[in-house]
Formats: sequence, structure tokens, C-alpha cells
Amino acid sequence: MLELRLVQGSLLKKVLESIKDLVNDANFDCSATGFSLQAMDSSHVALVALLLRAEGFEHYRCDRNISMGMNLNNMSKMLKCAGNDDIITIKADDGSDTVTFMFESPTQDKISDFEMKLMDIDSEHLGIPDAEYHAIVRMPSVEFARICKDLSSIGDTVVISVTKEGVKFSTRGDIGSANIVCRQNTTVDKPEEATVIEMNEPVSLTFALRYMNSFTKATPLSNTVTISLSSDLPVVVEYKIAEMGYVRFYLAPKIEEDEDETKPQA
Amino acid sequence: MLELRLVQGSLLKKVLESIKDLVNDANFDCSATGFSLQAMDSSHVALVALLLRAEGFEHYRCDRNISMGMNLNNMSKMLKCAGNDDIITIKADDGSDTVTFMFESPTQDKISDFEMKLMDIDSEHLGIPDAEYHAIVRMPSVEFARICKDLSSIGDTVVISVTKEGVKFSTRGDIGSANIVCRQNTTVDKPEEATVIEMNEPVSLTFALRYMNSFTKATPLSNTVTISLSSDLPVVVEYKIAEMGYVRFYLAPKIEEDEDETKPQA
DNA sequence: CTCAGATTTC
DNA sequence: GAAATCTGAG
Repeated sequence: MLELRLVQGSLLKKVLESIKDLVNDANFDCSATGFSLQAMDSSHVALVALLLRAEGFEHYRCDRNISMGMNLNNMSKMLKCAGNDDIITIKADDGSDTVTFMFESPTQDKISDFEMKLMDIDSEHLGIPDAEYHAIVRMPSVEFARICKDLSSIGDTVVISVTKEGVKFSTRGDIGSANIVCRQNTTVDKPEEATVIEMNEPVSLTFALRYMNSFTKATPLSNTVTISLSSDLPVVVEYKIAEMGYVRFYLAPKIEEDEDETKPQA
Repeated sequence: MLELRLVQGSLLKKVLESIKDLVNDANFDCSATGFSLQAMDSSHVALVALLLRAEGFEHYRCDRNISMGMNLNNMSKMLKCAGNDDIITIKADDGSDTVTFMFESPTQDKISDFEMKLMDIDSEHLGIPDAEYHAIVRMPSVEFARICKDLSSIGDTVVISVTKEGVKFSTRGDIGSANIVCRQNTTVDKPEEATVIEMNEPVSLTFALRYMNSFTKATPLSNTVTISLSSDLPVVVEYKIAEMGYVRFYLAPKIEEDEDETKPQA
């Protein structure tokens, strides 16, 4: 028996909006500690990891560990039927091949329940080791989203370079090239507007903007985003979910020639 | 060496939005007095003239006259990457085949530079003589835009007729006909809401609405628009740019039978 | 000016 | 279905 009651239902709606374009089907893993998901994107390039801790739910009952395979598109369709201030409850009976989403309007005047078929999905659950990163950048999530969107109108890849002074996002395409430098800045009025750089070692890595732009769909989940970089490790783009957990996106860097190298424009 | 620093960068963004649909490629001419452009639209029917005077820039350095050929679509893509309250600096080295747009956020925490390839464009620079116009109408730019949009849902051309009392915009199409009369009105609270008519001689001219609707893309540049009309001269639709100059659109009238003539809908 | 909602187009 | 554009609200 599974029953998870989430007062701020809009959180779950936003989580699904942020990952459904990247992942078609995935197993939601439910244990006593929380509700989580880990899945590769459909082209097996990026990885999504979601955690919603049990403490973040108003009521959390999970009698035994269970893995529920869902089509994220269908799940998203159902969640779209919940109001933004509805309370959402996820329910599943032991051994059942369906899951039920219940939506309660704030006034309790409207109660909906949507039942969805589960599916069998084989997933390799990768252990993601905690790594030491060369550099961790925290910045306003809207600013990161804007930068990724802007650069993708010029080129296909972004080079992210971190020094103590700031983080530089660069791209190059047919019509020209672009560099955007964000200085470290901790002296703003609100902490969520700060750009903070923790750096052990300078680092410069190249990524496909297409995936970065997918990741920024999670912007509504958090005011800030954390970008963790190490040479030859996948970058981690993390959106914290207040009081509950996170959505993290992992993407391997492109192995490329030195960006300063002069090469013919093939 | 060229370096033009424009504090109100949104002006340049709006200028490009207003002309990029009309003109694909154009030479920006830079001299000690200002930054200007003159170009025919791609179908060689309308003409655009832009002037941004040197005095409107916070810093203006132009060592020698230079003509820079740009693809306006690509330039617009880059300017879209500037924030609306960014400071924009246009830079070019002597003899360089690129131009650089630098964007500084108001807090100086984000500095972007975009480099764009220049192109060779042969342009006939037409001398546009200052003419005496039979009638000059000044009216709120949003009102003019609304009229052109509304009329284009009925017909393809607009007849603009000016008398002392007011200006009449008429069209006719398959589904019917329409006349919109704006009376002279100088007694409004704000001068930019006035409709003012200076008339030496009544005039009535026909224009393609398709172009008029293109011109009204410049509406965000100014609260008012000036429409200058003479028989057998191109109409001038002018949007003043505060403290700096203007964007002017020229369009030849259609030579047509009397508008009241009943003719088969070919 | 930014955010969100709505609309339109690909 | 998604992206871009436009509009109204805060």
C-alpha cells in the first residue's frame, strides 16, 4: 500500500514538465525514505535524477519498496488536470498494475482521481558516485536559462569555462560567435540573485546546447541552479526543490580539440 | 576604429525589429555625425532610412567613414541576446571584416560580446530630396498600427485621404468596405495622444496595406507617427527616436482609377 | 520590466 | 506537441 500526499501539488506538475521532454518512460522508485526516479533520456546521452524526500509530504506511507513504471507523457497529461493549488495524492495498492492520482481543490469542493496503467520498464539503476568537482557555480536559474537560449541562436554547443573571477559561456556558429561572462557577485540584495563560484581548479568543458535547453525546463522549480563541473566527468545541473529534494541532470562533455585551435570551417 | 556606446540598448533592439522583416541585408553607414542606414526592401518597393545621431550615444568614436554590410536577421538574432536595459556597444576595428556587439547588464555582472561577420553589399545610396508635402498627419502610433491591422482584414490597399477636418483611411474587399476617419484633435491631455493635421492641399493616395503593416513594426520606437503625403510622391511614415533620430519608411502610391469607380473584382 | 496567460504557427 | 509571439497584469 502506497499513499503519498503532497500539499503543494504544483511541485509535482513542475517536476513532470521539466523531465517529460527528455524521458519517455521511467520507473518511479518508492521507499520509506522517499519518491525518486533515475532515467536516461531517450537518446541515452543525458541522465535525470529526481528525489522527493518523504519528509516533504504531508502524509507518506510506503509499506514496501516498489518500482512503478510510468509513461511520463501520460502522467503529465493527468497532472495537467490538477489545479496549481490542488493537493495531490499518489496511491497504489500492493500488486496493482495501476497508480491513482487524486487531486483535491483547496476548498475541497472538487475531488478528482485519475487512474493510470503502469508499465514494465527495465532500467539499469546506475549508482552515481559523489564526486569532487573542480568547480561549482550557483546562479539565478532564469539567468542560466536565458544564456542557454541566447547562445543556441548562434551555435549548437556551449563551452563553459570557470575561473575565480567568473564563469564564461561561449559558442560559435555560422553567423558569428558569442561570449557571455558572469562575474562572481555575492553582494546582491537577495541571496537567490547571487552568482557564487566555488573553484578548486579552473575548468573548461563543452556541451550540447540542445540538452542544456532541455534541462532549463526545470527553471520554475527553483530560483537558483547549481552547475558542477570537472574535467572528464558529466556536468551536473541541479535544481533544488525546497524542503524536498532535487532534480539533477547529468550530461557528458563533448571531447573536443582545444577551443583556441585554428581549424578549417569544415 | 569604431566604438559606439548606446546606454539605452533597447532602442537598437527595437530598430532592428522594425526593419528586419522588410530588409534582408543592408549597409550601416557610420560617420562622425552618426550611424545610419538606407535600404530598399527585398522586393524593391519600399525604402527604409534610419538615422541615429552621434549625440544620442554616450560615447561615439568613428575615426573614418565606414560602411558595414550586415545581414539584419543575424544582427537581430544577436541583439535579441541583449537584455532590454543592457548598454550596447558596437565595435569594429579598421579593416576588419567583423563587427562586435557588446552587451553590459545594468549591474555590470554580465558582459557579453557577440562577433558577427560583415558582408559586401552593393547599395545605391539614393539622395532623398526634402520635399514640400501637401499634408502631414501626426497621430498616436498605436492608433495608426491598429487602423492598418484592422483594414488589412478587409482589403489589400488603403486610401489615405486628408482634409482639414481629419484623415480618412478606406479600404474595400470581397467581404465589404471600411472607412475610418480620425478627426484633428489637439485638445487631449497628453500631446502624444493628439492627432494633428497640417494641410496645404487636400490629398488622397492609395497604398498597399502589406507594407503599411510592415512599417508599423516600428510602433514601439515612438508614441507618435508622422505621415507625410503629396500627390505622386512616396508617402513618408516616420517614427522619431527620442534624442537620436528617426526611422522613416517611404512607399510609392498605387496609381489607380478613381476609388469610387465600380470595377469588376478581378 | 518581468511574469504569466493566451494565441498562433510550425 | 512545442516554440514563438503577443497581450495583460503586477
